[in-house]
Amino acid sequence: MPNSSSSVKTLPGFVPLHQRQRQGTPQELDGIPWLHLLSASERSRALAELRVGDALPGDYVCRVGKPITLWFGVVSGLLKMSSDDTRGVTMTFTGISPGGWFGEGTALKREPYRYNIQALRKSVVAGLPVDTFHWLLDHSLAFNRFVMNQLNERLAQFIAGHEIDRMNNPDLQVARTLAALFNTRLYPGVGELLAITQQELAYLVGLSRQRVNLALQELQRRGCIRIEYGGLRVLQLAQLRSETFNT
DNA sequence: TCATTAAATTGTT
DNA sequence: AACAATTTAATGA
Repeated sequence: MPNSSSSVKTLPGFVPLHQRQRQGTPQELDGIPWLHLLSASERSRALAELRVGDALPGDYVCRVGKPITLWFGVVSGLLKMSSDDTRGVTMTFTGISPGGWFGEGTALKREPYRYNIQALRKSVVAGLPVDTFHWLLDHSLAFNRFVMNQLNERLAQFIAGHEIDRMNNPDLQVARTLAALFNTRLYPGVGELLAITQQELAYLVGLSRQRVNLALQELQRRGCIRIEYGGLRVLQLAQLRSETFNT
């Protein structure tokens, strides 16, 4: 039974989570990885504070400069994080797929957000108030471990993203972006379908859909991936990272 | 269950 | 950007 949230419309640039929020369904809560790491009492406290909201394509989940109120996570869908250096020129994009949580860095220091988060497709976004976030940090070792992992991944992605921007070979850009995306998946089994359209991938990489299409066909020819309707399968993740495409 | 239609996505120029 | 081809989803008999 699909949830009935069709009547509400939003303008782009809106912050949806504060307005269109609700309790998470059991199915949605099941997709939050760190909930399973908590003790019963910790989990009940977290659940009491946890909120989820729907984000339509184009919606901003958070923007630069907004004060921290929530620690965000993706339950379903796909978000795009554009890290915005104040000087403007250096912009790096990163995709966030289900199971990924972000904003730890700014939530820890209680600073304003440093990036824009935008929904690429209809997504379900969860948010945990910063106070609860800090409470969990103080009480759960497993939670600390999870956050540390997220920080580490984010850092690796940021560095990788910086390099991707400097590459001039589109095939390479697509390959590396795919590898990074697939890495953030919860438990990425090889051969699992990565549900992303070529249009969405194009937005993420910053290329035209046509060029992405060609890049994907090349990657398929090399046996790295298999193209399917509405997504693709990663067959050789290591190859996506290491492929050099000497031309 | 099957056929028809619409919508979404991919492939090509 | 535009168009054709293909796949999926929705609808009704």
